[in-house]
Amino acid sequence: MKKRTSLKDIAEKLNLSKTTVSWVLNGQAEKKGISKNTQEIVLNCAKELHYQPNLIARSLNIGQTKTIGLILPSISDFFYSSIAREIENQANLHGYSLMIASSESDFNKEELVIQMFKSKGVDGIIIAPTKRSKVEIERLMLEKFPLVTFDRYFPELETSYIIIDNKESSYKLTKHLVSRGCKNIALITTNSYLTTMGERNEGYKQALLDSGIKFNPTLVGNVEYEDYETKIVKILDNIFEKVPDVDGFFFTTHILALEAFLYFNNRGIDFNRQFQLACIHGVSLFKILAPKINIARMPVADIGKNAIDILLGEIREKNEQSGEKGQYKVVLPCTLYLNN
Amino acid sequence: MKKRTSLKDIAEKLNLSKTTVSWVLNGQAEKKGISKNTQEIVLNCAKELHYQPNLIARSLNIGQTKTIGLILPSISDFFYSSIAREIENQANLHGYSLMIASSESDFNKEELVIQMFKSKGVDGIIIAPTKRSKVEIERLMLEKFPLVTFDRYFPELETSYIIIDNKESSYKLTKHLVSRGCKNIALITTNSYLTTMGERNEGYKQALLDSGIKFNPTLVGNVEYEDYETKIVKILDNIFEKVPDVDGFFFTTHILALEAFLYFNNRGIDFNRQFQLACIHGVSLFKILAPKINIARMPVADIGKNAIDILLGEIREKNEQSGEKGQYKVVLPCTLYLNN
DNA sequence: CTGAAAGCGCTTACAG
DNA sequence: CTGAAAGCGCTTACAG
Repeated sequence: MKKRTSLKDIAEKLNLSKTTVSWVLNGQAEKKGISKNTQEIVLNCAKELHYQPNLIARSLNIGQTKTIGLILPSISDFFYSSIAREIENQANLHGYSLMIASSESDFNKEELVIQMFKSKGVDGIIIAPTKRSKVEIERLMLEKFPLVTFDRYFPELETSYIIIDNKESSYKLTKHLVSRGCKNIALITTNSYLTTMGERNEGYKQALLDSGIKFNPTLVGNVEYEDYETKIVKILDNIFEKVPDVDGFFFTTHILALEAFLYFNNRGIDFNRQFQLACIHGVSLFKILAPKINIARMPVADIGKNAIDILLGEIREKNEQSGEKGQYKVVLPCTLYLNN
Repeated sequence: MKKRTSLKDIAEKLNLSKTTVSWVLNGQAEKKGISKNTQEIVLNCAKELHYQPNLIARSLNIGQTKTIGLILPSISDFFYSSIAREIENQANLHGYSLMIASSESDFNKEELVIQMFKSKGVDGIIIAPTKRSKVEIERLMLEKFPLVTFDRYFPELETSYIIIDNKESSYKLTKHLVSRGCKNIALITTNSYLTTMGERNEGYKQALLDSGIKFNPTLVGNVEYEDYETKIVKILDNIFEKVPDVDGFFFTTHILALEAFLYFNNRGIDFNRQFQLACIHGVSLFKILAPKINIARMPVADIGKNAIDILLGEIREKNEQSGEKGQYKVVLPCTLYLNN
């Protein structure tokens, strides 16, 4: 097995020092005043031997890996994989690679992943955190480790974060359903302990309040994350039983909407005709499944771009050891698509 | 800024050598006969100082990163993100983390990613390759770099790979459409230069041949990858114009099917009633969109598990420098879901 | 039962 | 214009 060619190999072959070779290969040749001739020789030799630097060694030396860690609840969720894509693109533009891990909304796994990423030397972490993972997150804060959360955040912690205007979008969607004549709007939501979801629920309530409609707890279906496919069935059954004249549905995630559509379909319910619908975020298939659904579309590209920009900013700050670490809070607006 | 605690810190604090501390912390204490007492002291101190090993340093030393690189055409494609999820889970079980990159089906980007992953020291690469990326792949082969391709493969190269029974599944699906009475089955496919797709196309042709139906090139719609949303419209328009009595559609990917459904929908075509449908792979929404579509479901979990098992096998082989590198070829069957 | 020392492949202050 | 040498934080043969 032929070993990879190293700086040393090139240096020995050329009777130069590793220093010189390193400088040339890192574009410091001019600054260090290496002769044109030497530069050329080194470059040629490197190409010839197909030199690829060992970035591990460099990382150990400079304390940076040019890698960032991305932690998502689940990479196979369409929203998160879209975000991942944006973040990857943006990271690439700045010369960074991505380590990805799914927390499966399990805070034990999340803590393990954070530790692993740190051990493996990522320069920063972007995370859509699970509720309880505060221990490791707080430690990251203490260490001033570059970190940005998105989609979710901890009001009590001073991490940078990027979220959407949850309450406002929910408010507007609900208001719109009311304006379309709805009196009994069901709220289908999940993980209400997340501030993100709490805010969406509040928007719904506030809209009802402002419209003079009494909030009816029976119309709230809180679908727990695990095994939601079966849970939502019971929840919807219950709503139809207790409030037969339900006339609208507000879904706080597209996953819930899709699952509900399956339910309606199985029950033979012509949901597009019978109900006004609204949802936070949407997928292109809604055009077929529910052409008249009202959507607050999340700014996926913006979320990704902001996440990287802020994280790289924090990394820069840290390297310049400017002492204080800033906190960047970004609230991005959703784009509303309202029908009629 | 407090520096992370290192082996040296612990050693100095305890008046022990780095050697001893390292052995204890790596579970080699018994083998090396470290006294129980020393073990305890070290472990406690490590916990107290919240020691987290610098895996970069270890990697540089042992030449392994316990990280594998995953290269996908696009992480936001549901099929690939599902695979990514399986691979991540399997990798985690074996103590590996994942670096992920999207090639965007661009072989230049793919080559860059491969080089980057190698430079960053991944122990092996799992890739769904783009047609032309053979240069770097061949180099990986030459270097006996642990590598497995999935979904696609290169017949001329001796890489390990995992594919599905493309021809057979396509054959059976097409045959089924024929048995349901179809005479004019359109084939909607993409990237036909990929062996994967070539095989699917062949299965279709073979089924027609065996059924005594003449192959009609006009019924073949080859949707190129870039900008497929608009291209498929033209292609479908063309088919309807030239072969108005088209009575069946075989889609070689679920993406194409979904896009076609959008088209049908926009044109007001009641496709579920008018046509027999078949598709390689499916998504749960098909239950609503096209309840009677015939599916050959890809074994996502199996693909992921096999990919990791084979890759880890190759990594092991390489470390044991057993000289020869085996080639593992796995062809997994799809599960057919046929209606009526 | 424990330690001194070399080495993994780079970078970089220092010296000339 | 170029080089010798230390160091990043680990692991591990070797020695005792």
